[in-house]
Amino acid sequence: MSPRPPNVTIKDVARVSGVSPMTVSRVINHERRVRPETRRRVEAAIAELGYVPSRLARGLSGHKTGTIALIVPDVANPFFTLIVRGAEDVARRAGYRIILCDTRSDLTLERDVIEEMIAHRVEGIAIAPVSDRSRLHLRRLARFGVPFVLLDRTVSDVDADVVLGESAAGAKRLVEHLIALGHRRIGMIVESDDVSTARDRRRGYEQALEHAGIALDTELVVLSTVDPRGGFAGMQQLLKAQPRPTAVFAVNNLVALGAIEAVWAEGLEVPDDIALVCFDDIEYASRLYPFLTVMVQPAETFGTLGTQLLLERIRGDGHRRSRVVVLPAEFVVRRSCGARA
Amino acid sequence: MSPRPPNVTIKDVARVSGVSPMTVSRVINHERRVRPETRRRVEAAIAELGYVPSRLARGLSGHKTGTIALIVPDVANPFFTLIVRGAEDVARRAGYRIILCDTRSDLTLERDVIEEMIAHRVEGIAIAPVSDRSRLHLRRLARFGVPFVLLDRTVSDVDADVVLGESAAGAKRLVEHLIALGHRRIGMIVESDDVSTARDRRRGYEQALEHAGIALDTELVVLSTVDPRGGFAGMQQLLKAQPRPTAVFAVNNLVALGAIEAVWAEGLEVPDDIALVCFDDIEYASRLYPFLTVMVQPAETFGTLGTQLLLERIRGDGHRRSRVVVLPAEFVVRRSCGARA
DNA sequence: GATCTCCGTGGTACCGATAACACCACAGCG
DNA sequence: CGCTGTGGTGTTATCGGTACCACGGAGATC
Repeated sequence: MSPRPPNVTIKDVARVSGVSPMTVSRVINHERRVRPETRRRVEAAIAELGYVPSRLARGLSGHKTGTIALIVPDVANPFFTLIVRGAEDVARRAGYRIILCDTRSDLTLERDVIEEMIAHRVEGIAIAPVSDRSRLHLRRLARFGVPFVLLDRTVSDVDADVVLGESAAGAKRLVEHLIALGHRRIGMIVESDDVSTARDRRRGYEQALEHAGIALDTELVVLSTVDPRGGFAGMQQLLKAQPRPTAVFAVNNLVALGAIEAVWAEGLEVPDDIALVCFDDIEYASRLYPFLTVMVQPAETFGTLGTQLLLERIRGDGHRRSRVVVLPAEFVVRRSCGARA
Repeated sequence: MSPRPPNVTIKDVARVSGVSPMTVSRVINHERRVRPETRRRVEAAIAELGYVPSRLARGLSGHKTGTIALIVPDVANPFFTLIVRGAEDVARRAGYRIILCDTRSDLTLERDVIEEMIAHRVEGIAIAPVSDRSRLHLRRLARFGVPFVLLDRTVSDVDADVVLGESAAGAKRLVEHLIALGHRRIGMIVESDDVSTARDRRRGYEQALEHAGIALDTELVVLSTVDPRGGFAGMQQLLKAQPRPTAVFAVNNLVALGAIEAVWAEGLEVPDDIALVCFDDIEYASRLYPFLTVMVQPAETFGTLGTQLLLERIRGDGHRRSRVVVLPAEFVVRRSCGARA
């Protein structure tokens, strides 16, 4: 009933069980070299005192904190949410805990949290970086010898394991589909080129147009932030183009959502007036209402696989060349593209 | 370019700047009692060496780790996802970091992660507990003097700050709405009674029926897990009841999703054959397709407010009586209930 | 002029564990 | 019988900081 029980330490356990702290340490670390009888006495003392070894202290002396950081631009984006779940799961099974950081796509915030994670002495970092400009922070990690993996996005001139989706090929596929449906004026809503996925998807878009002999109209490529608000503004802008595009490729699901709202706000309809395709499914929405034609990425796998790669690095399979894993995306035709499916 | 730069410590900084470690400590903690000139020298050395103080060491001596744990049953449930985002935000602004744990609604896992969090010496825990049977773990926290707050769910006989929704009143409201639409046979899909929200919502359901003079038919209350799969099975069972219910109240959005799929699987329609209402919105789904009639809870606020309460406790505004905060829910009528809106 | 006070700084112990080494007892071996 | 090996245990130093106390000197107070 004491309000703040003074922490019971390894020494207390040692005293009660009549051995040295070192022996207690051996017991809690499951080392062999302990007489069964001694082990029993120590375990009894541990139970009696309710002793829980401090990871802090262990971390200090052993340089193993048992924590890794997971840094994402927006937890509430369903794509990243699933990454979080996958990463947490793999980390836990491996005896690691996750420190979660949401950068809100803010480069400054990202710099700060990375600094914080260095201070926390996390053993590694899995990060979906804000953009190529994350390069500086990541370099800093390298200097500190903190292993890290990149999720979903590469960063130019940064050497690390990375788990990617098929951005270019996927985008090409989506746009080819629109072209096959007869569209010629196809817009794209995309974020700034210093995000690798944006860059790659844009490239896929351009390739598809080129292969079809459609001239690129820069008026039809608009930049936005990667959220419904950005999608809304982006679509508003596209709708002003002359002549209006008949189809639009949104860089991801949240952008698509905003884009649809903008279409509605003009009194128009998807797909009748504007066909729409995008990356990333919204699982719970699609179950209820299978509407968006999308490239579905295996989001959770980005998290599980990325974390596995990270753990390997941490375990010191160290200086191998860095790996690039590309996860296949699945093309799912639904109604938003206007196909008769 | 050294692969693992030997950690630079406070002593290195001290040596380079020609002062004692203690003085360096004062500088990094922004204590007043340092001559400006000295401070500058130390800061120069810090910059030159790229020194980042170890939170581990600080935690060990100062008993402040700067971390709090956030424990939820399922990160990918949009309700909890938003809680996570809210908590992370408030924690970060207060200089704390979040260790995220997903218990998958597994009591044993919950026990383990709580034990882990004690070992990590987190300064506090915000937890959406699995059920009343979480009581034992929580008691253990209390014994260790680790402050904690409960999110979304109370636990009987556990004393702590808690942030709740209007489960009973909200449920009553939803069911009254169904009754007002003329329904008399109203089913409910709910999880086990040892989860406080389930208990409360069930109570609200029963009250609404009673006030309307409708006899409770226990055949119409089915238990399930809180996910689409459970909702699917639950609805399947309800559809077998004789006579079939004409309306169903699902305990939350994920259950509702599964329930709808079960209705479709029978070749029936929502709301024509079965009207449906539930708790918790799915933001991204509702924007695209406003279908579910729900009680919308301010999910993110559960996280922000809960974390604020926790931080207050940590700061030692300690022995005040524990607080119960009830967050209002908003009733949103859409199509799934069959109202002409 | 003596005492008090506060400033700026250093010395030492300690937070709670582990690594590295030392030590003792006893077994096996030539 | 002396030597090596190894099982079981303790000692000491250390991980990287901070709390606490001490100390010299400048200015204030009486």
